[in-house]
Amino acid sequence: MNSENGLNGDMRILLADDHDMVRDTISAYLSSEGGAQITATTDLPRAMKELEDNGPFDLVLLDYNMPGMNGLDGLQRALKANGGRGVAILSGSAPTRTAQDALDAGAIGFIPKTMGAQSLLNAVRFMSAGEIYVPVELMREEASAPAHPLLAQLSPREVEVLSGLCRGQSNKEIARDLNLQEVTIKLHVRTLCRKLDAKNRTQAAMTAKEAGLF
Amino acid sequence: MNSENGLNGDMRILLADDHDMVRDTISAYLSSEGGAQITATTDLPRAMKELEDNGPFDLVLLDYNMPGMNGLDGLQRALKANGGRGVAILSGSAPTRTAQDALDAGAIGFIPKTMGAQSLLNAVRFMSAGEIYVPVELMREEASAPAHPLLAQLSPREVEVLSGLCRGQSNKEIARDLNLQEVTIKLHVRTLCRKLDAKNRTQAAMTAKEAGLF
DNA sequence: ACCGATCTTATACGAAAGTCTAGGAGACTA
DNA sequence: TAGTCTCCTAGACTTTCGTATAAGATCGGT
Repeated sequence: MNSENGLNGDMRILLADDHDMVRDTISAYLSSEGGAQITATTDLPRAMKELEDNGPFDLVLLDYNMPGMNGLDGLQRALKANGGRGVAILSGSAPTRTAQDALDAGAIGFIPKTMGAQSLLNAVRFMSAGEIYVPVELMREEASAPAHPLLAQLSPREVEVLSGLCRGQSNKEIARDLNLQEVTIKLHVRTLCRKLDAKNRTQAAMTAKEAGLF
Repeated sequence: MNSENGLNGDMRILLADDHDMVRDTISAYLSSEGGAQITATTDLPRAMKELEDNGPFDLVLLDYNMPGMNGLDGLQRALKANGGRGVAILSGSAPTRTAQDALDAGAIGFIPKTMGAQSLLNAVRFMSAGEIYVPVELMREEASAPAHPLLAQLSPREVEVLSGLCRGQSNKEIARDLNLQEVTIKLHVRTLCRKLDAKNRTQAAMTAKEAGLF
């Protein structure tokens, strides 16, 4: 209820999202209802510049799908640039795994865009105060409904190979990238097709794509 | 600036979107800044019920990806139920083609979620007054930007073959389904790969998938 | 020390994919 | 009526994929 605990008012927040609508509405809501001071940018490079020029923010919100982000790479950079204060990930489609990865990478929170405005405000207050925030639905999902039980039972190598499949690489190319022999890749592709219930590499790649793995 | 022209105040708007954040922020903005009276629902069935119970709205906003919508089917139903008044489509990813289809199907507008909040308000005012609204970027995109003009320049056969690719079918299977020879399918796959800038069938299928074609 | 799981490599072969050249049917100019 | 264009079809050929079988290496756990 007061400014000295950082939970209300005087929150300095940096928001980066390439969707104008999302950016405008979130910043409007957070500033009017939450009394926060919002700086909004459209991509990671501009966000990084803001971080350099205008010092650390109480909280940085980064869209996961956004120019310059590529994966959690942008998160790492923003974390370094924000001097120990929190950086959270915004995501439209919310795969549980990505959330977990983001937290592992040091994110202070993971906000799916399916979250209500009021909940968002609460989450932002939490995170501005240094608390880690993840919506409970995501955590429940982890335990109960494995969004795609498939992924869980893939070995690390298989995931790497599957990644190659989704990029349309040939067995030879994948082998080169992973420093393996082509035959080995064939083996992995075969087991992947079994596990993903696919007839061939293309179907496996499509399944992975639909599961939102890549 | 007054209520009798329907451009300000007293706008009765029905908003249906399964994303809580989108729903909350849009309705908050439209009601506070635009002075509109918003009714918000989470899916098509509830929106239909609102239309039946609380008569026609000045404008109905429907999320394109939403429980009960399946494609433009929900649009048709909402149009019938709203007694001649406008129904517009909201969409997160905005493929130009979908916008065109929506307008052909009788939508009074097409709103990509990449639109800014102020633009949204203006668009809503337009549409509430009975004017058709489509963001200019979409119309320009039709002519210039290669977002995915790809599909447009595929022959009917090529689209059929691409569909098979996305289901992981072999050339032989596709040929059987289309009553063609396997060699012919190979030719189509080759030209498809050229047009989609893909190295092989898998990459072509992934590209099509990402474009949301299947 | 044993077992089982995972990852690795090898050889070999049939099936499918991908590339080439070449020709035919239809449509739209002129 | 020839010209040209796009779409479709065909046969022959090379490369890649998919499968089977076998076997060595590493690691963690009973």
